[in-house]
Amino acid sequence: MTKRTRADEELDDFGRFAEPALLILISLADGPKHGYAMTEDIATVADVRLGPGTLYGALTRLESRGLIERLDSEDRRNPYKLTALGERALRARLASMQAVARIGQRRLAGA
Amino acid sequence: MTKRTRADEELDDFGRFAEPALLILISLADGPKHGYAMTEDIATVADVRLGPGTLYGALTRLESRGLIERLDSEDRRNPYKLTALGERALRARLASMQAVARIGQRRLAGA
DNA sequence: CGTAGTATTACGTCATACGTATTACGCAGT
DNA sequence: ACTGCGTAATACGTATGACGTAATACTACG
Repeated sequence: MTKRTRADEELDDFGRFAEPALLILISLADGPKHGYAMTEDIATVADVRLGPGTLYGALTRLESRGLIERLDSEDRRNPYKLTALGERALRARLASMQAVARIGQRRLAGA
Repeated sequence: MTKRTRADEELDDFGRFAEPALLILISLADGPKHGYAMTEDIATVADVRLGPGTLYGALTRLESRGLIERLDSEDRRNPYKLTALGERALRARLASMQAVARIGQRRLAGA
């Protein structure tokens, strides 16, 4: 269960943003999903629970930017899928994230 | 020179945030620096130019959270250094960033 | 038939990113 | 000496977007 201490919480508290948009794109990289399913998926893989306000807000913005696309469905669920642009954007973003992370780690290790 | 096309710009444009706070911590991981020096350092390593509003705003917030510390100086420059907490926070953050990036890339590759 | 889980919409607020303008200092060149 | 440029920081303003909370509705289960 590894109880989280106060200090632990402060650690990832800087930069208040869990970057919902990124997490959503990653979730959709696995295949089309509707909102609620993304929440669950993201909670599983990234240990971050996006509230509805965060989730659906980000979905709307991503759609209007053409990074994701709404599929039509029979029931009340709204599935989305990654567009080609979204996939490229995600790829680029992940690459630059890794580059930055690597630089940071090298520096922490004491270059 | 590799001219950036419109599409290129759109690529990393989602998620308006370059995460200045993170970049600042990374910059300080290299050793104490004053604001302007960070701007230059960050521009070099991450290819992101933080405007003064972004930079000094983020610095103030990071200081009030105890992640960085202001050193005193003779001249008009304000040098900062990473605190122990800041270092741990950065380490944690970079690790989780890498984890997320790896998951995303695995998915994009088509698991 | 009420309660719990699924799924979304519709607010509101607040942090913070980011732009722009302004100030000020020191130094090189003319 | 003044001009201009690079350094360095402050002080605004705006607005995007993260995040919380509440409300809605449908389904299924006992």
